[in-house]
Amino acid sequence: MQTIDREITRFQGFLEQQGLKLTTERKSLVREIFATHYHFEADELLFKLKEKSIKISRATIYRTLELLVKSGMVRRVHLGEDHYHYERVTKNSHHDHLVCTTCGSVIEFHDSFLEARQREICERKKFTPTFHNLQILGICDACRQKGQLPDSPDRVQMIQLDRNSLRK
Amino acid sequence: MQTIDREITRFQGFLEQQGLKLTTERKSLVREIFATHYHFEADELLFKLKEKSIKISRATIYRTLELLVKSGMVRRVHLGEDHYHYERVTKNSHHDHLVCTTCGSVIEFHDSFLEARQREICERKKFTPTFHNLQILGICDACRQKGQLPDSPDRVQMIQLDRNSLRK
DNA sequence: ACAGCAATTGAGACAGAGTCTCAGTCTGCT
DNA sequence: AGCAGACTGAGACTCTGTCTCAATTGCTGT
Repeated sequence: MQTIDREITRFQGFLEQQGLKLTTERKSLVREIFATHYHFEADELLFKLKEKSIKISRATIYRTLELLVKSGMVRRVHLGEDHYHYERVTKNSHHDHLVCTTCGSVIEFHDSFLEARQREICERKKFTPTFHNLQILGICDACRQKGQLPDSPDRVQMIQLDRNSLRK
Repeated sequence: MQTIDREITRFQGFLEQQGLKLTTERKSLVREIFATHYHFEADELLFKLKEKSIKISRATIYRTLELLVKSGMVRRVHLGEDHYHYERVTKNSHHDHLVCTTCGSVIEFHDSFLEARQREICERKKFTPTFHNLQILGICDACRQKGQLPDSPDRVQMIQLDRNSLRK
């Protein structure tokens, strides 16, 4: 609980610094995000808050998410779907994702070896990196044991397409 | 030129195998893609073809792109924007991307060291990888020399947001 | 050449995520 | 109290992508 208050204070600090205000709506949203969700989607927040009878419009959610991203407390990521996902940023929390194309589950990992190698590559290309985004798509252990065959690399994207149409 | 014909033949092979037909529209699209574009967006193709007075509908473009992805000749990637990008797949062409958040330019690279390390990580997590997607966002050499300051890691996403609004 | 038939096409409706506008509200300040 | 600027919700709007459906194309066998 006090963790959440700390996050709210942190956000308030950012807002004040920008001459902005910490409103009830913004507070509710930060509370919702930092209480339970690790990865989430904008729509999901809208739904969860409506469930709790907290009134907040879609526009405000998007506006506040933008502020949270600007403040560095939240990150916007792609997880292989056709819309954004967001995730909380906590200290030293940088990580990448393994995304199961069968069940959709997400495994996080961090590897300083990978990070270091990426820095080397950037140096060689005279590129100044600021952020990166790595998803590895495949089949998780549970799904493989249930008999999912690993698909050939060229065909994963087909699955992605199929999953997209399944969502309807 | 003959390279393009080879690609068309390749696509035709895939289509026949699936009991599908190589139509005029599909041929035009493959020609457009393999003639000039390396990374491209669906809308861009629509525009370019209209410019050349080649009539082809949006639906057909998306349908054909789906087939090209299924055939393994084209790959669908995220480059840090809110819609898909596509890229041609040529033999052994797997690579990742450095994306400049200032000018939007894309540098490709391939590093077998990174690839190997990723395989190790997957093994450790009992994850069967099939495909991955890595973008490193930052500032390219040209932009840095023009005086662009490298932004602090936490702020890149803000730039992404700003670029999105610029598109209007 | 022609009938039959499945694949294909374009137009336009539709869907979902995200953005923008605008009028009304809130808040802090003098 | 009055002002100014930040904030909000409702809903219109945009954009990418998908779907439907009637009309068309192009094989295939005769």
